[in-house]
Amino acid sequence: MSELQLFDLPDPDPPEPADLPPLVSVAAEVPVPRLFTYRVPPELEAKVEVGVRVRVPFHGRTVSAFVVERPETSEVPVRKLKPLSAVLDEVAVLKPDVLELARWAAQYYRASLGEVLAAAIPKSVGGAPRGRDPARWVARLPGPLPKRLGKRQFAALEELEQGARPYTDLRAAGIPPHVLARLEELGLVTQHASAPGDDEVAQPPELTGEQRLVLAPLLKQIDEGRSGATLLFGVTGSGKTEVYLRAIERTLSLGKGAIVLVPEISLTPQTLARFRARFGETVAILHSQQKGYDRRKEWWRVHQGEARVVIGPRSAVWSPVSDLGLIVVDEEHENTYKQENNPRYNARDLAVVRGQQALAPVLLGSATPALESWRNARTGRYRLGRLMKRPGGAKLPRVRIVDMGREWAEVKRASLLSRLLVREAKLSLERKERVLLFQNRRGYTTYLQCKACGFVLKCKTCDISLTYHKRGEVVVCHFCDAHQRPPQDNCPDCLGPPLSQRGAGTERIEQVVGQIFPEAAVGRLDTDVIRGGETAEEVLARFAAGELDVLVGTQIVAKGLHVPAVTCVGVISADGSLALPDFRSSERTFQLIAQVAGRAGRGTRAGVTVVQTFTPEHFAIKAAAEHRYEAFASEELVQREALAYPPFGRLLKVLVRGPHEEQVAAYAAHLCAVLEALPEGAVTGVLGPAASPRAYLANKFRYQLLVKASAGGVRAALAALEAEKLPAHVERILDVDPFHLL
DNA sequence: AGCACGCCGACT
DNA sequence: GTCGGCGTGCTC
Repeated sequence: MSELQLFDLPDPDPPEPADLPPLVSVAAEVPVPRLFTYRVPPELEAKVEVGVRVRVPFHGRTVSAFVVERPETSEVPVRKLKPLSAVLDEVAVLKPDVLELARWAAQYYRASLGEVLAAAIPKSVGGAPRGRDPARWVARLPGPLPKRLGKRQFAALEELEQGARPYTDLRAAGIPPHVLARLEELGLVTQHASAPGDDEVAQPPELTGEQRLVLAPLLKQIDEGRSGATLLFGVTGSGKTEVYLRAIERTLSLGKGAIVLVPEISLTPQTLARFRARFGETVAILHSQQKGYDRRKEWWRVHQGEARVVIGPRSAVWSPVSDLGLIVVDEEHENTYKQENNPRYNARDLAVVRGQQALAPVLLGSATPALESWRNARTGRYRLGRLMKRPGGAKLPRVRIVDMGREWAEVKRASLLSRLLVREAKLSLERKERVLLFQNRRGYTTYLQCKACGFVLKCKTCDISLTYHKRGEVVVCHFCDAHQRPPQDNCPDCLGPPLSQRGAGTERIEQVVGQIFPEAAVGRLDTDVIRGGETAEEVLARFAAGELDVLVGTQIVAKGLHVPAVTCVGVISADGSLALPDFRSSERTFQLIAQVAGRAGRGTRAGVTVVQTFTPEHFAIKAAAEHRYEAFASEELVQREALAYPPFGRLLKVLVRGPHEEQVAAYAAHLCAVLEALPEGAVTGVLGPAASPRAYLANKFRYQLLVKASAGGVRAALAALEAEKLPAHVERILDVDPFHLL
C-alpha cells in the first residue's frame, strides 16, 4: 500500500468524541423560553465568546441571539446542529453580572432570556464604538513642533493657538478629520468629548444634620461593600439629591461605579447639570430618546469603564458598569419603573436584586414611598433614612381643600375654578409671582354626552370615551389616538339634541383662566403641546423666565418642575384618580397631591396649594393636605391587609385576549377554575374573570384575572397556568407584580 | 413571534 | 389536477 493511498482512505477510526466541534448555547430573541445550541464554524471560532451577539438560522429564518454558554456536549446529536451564521460583536456586550441579572428577571417575570437581553442591551449598540463625537472639542497640547508639518496640519494648529475649539468649527474652517487624527497621533492636539473646564468639580454644599445622620451608615456600607437597601424618605426639597451625590462620591473614591435610576420625566438638563458639575466626564447619560450615535457612545463609555456613573431611566438598571458599588433609585414609587410590555420588569425591584448580586448598597429615594417599600422599611428589610426638613428652613406649602359640591351650591353654578383658587391666584399674580394649575386630562372636554338619552361618544375600537379638542375641532381617542370630526347636530344615537360637553381638560382650563385673568399670560403644557413641536423644557423655561404667568398642565408639570416664583398651585380635580377601580388609587391620589404641592413655595416665599375635590373627607386627600405621609401609610396599610393586597401578598395579572369573545371568556373561566383548584393556602384569592376595563381594544376582546397570593403562591399559580395549553386564537399575557390593574 | 407543514375548498 | 386559505406545533 502506497502512502498516497493511505492518505486518500477514509479515517478508519473517526475521532468522534476526541475533538468535539465547538458549540455555543444561545438565547434567541424569540419568546421561546429555552436555549438553543449551535455549532461554531472554524472561521468564527476566534470571534465567538460568551456575551457576544450572533445571528443564527432559526426555523427557516435568521434571528439575533446572545451567546450565553459554551457547552461541551449537546442533547441534540452534534451532526444535526446548525452552524452560527455570523458573530455581530467584536467584544462581549454582555457582562457576567448583567447576564446573571437577566437570568433572574427572565425567571421571575416569565420572559425568555433572549427577550430580556434584547431589552437590556440597546439595539443601537451595534458593533464597537465607531466614529467620533461630533460635538467634541480639540485643544493644542504643549510641546515642540516637529520640523516637517503639512500645510493643513499647520493651519489646524494655528486655529488652535487661541485655545480649544469645537470640532465642528474646525471642519467649517476647512480642516478635515484625518488631519486632526494625524495631529493627535503626533501628540500635538487632544480631542475631548466636551468643552474643557467641564471637569472642574463644583464645591459641595454643607450637609444638614439630617443628611449626615442618613449618610453615616450608608457610607460605611459602601466602604465595606455590603448589600442592602435603604429607603430614603425625604420631603420634596429636603436634599435627597445631595445624599445621592455624597454616596456616589464615596463610591467613586473606592474605584467603584454607580447607577442612578430616575423616572423618564425627570431626566431634565438641570438634573444632569448637577451631576455633571460634581463628577464631570465620568457621568454617562443613557436616554431612551437619544439614539444612534449618542446612545452608542455613552453606552460604550460605560462598558469600557471610562464613565463610572450612569444616569438613566428604567433600562439603565442593565448598564454595563463594572465593579458596581452603588445603585440609586430616585422617586422609587414611580410607575414608570415598571415596563408595560414584555419583559414586564420593575427596574426598582431589579435594582435591589442587582445590588444583592453585586454586594452593592441600594438607595431608594422618595417623598411618597411606595407602600411596598415603606413596609419593607418598617419591618426592617430596608434601612430607613429620613429627611424631614428643607435646608434653609423653607416651609412646606399650606394646602387648602375646597369642597366643590359646596362651592357649586354656594355659587349656584358648576364652576371650574373655586373662589378660593381664583383669589389665591390673583394674589400671586399681583405680586408678579407665578401660578401652576394641574389637571390630569388633556383636551377641551373629556367627553361628549347626550342630555336626552345619556349616550356618550366612544371610540369604536377602544370603547373609551372620546375627548373633544377645540383646537382643530376634532374628537380624539386618548388611547389609540384616532381622530375624527365631532358630530355636528343631533345625537347620533337617539337623534335628539346635540351632544353636550362634559368634564374639563387642560385646553378648557387654559381658556377659562384666560377669561378670568385677561392680563395674565397663560400657557399650557401637555402631550398635545409637545406634539405641536415645542418641547417640555422650552415651555418650562418660558414659565421660569416669567414669559408665562400661569401654566396649566397634566402630569408633566407635576414632576421635577423647579420654579421658585410659583406661589400658587391649584389641583383642579383631585377626584379623577380616586374613582379608578384600582387598589392603588388612594396611594396615587396622595402622591399626586404631595407632588403638586411640592411645586409651590420652593423659593423664599411660602406657597399655597388649593386642592379642589368632591370628596374632601377622603383620608388620602386630607393626609396629603397636612403633609402626613406616615398617617396616610398606616391607614392605607390597614386597608391593604384587610384585602390581602400588596404589600401583604403578591399579585399576578392574567390577561386573556383574542378576536372571539366566547372563546376568550371561556378560556379565562377555565384558567380561573385551574387556579381555584390549587392546593389550599397557596393562592389567597382570584378576582375575575372579568371583561377587562378596556374590554375591546384593537379588535380583540380582553378578559382578565387577578391572582392574590404569597410569593410562593404566585410561583405555583404560574406553573399551573403555563401547564395549560393555549387554544387557537387566544393569547395569554402574564404580568408578575402588575402596577395598573386595567 | 414567525415559519413550515398539512389538510381542505375554488380556480386556470 | 394545482394554488392558497388558515390551523397546529416547533424552532438547535
